[in-house]
Amino acid sequence: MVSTEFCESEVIHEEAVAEVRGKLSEAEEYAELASLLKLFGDPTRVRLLHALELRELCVCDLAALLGVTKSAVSHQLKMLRLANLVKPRREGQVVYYSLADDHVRAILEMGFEHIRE
Amino acid sequence: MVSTEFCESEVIHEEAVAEVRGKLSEAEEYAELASLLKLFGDPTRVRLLHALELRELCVCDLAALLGVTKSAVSHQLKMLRLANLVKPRREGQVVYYSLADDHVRAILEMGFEHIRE
DNA sequence: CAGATAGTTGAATGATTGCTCAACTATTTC
DNA sequence: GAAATAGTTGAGCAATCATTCAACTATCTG
Repeated sequence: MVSTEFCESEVIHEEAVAEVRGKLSEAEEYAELASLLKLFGDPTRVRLLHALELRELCVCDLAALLGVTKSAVSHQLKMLRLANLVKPRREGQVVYYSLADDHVRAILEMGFEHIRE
Repeated sequence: MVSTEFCESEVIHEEAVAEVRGKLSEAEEYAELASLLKLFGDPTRVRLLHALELRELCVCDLAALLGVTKSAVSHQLKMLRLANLVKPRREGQVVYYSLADDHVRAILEMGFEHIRE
């Protein structure tokens, strides 16, 4: 007996669905993955990340570089920080940000490769 | 003379900003990159992509697998198709989808690695 | 050609999102 | 301690987004 709730017919390829279902992760993990990758889906954030890939920079410099307010930059950096994509380093009044690990580089690189094809 | 439009003070590290500005791509390319990577920022789409990473599947099977309507799946597949992330193959009434290239695999892999740390 | 099924599409809607503004904290300097 | 500057934060708002619904196309079968 196959579900007809979301598909008007029976599932067409029952064995294929069963095979893939057994290999998929839990829905919760995809939610977490999507929350992470969503952060790469905004022009301001990818510019921030790409800039930080080149060099450690402070909030004020990032704002000037991107042509947006410090507030906007700070809001975005907070999201990136909570996702462990960037890390802050305070020096007096100035907070410097840099990439937290190399996954950012790899993801941006794959993205660039794809759109340049 | 340094812009004070977006930063209350002068830019703090003028040389750093100049250096990075010279290496950044054009704003347009970041917009395109963000549009692409945005597609990885939805739980339904990452589940679709991960399923297709495992095996070619038709719309009806994908709907059953994810527990959503064929309409929802079709809408998402259209976005993924327009971004050249998946490709369709029609066989009679049935349309099979598969990954268009290996960038999807790489991006999902980096994402999984990051959240599993 | 008629009926059935797979898939697509456009409009509508409720939810999410990114920015702005204003107020706030933190640190340095005088 | 007061003033100045770097940065953060929460509320509010306009824009974007993911789903649903209903109507549609395409293909196969009798």
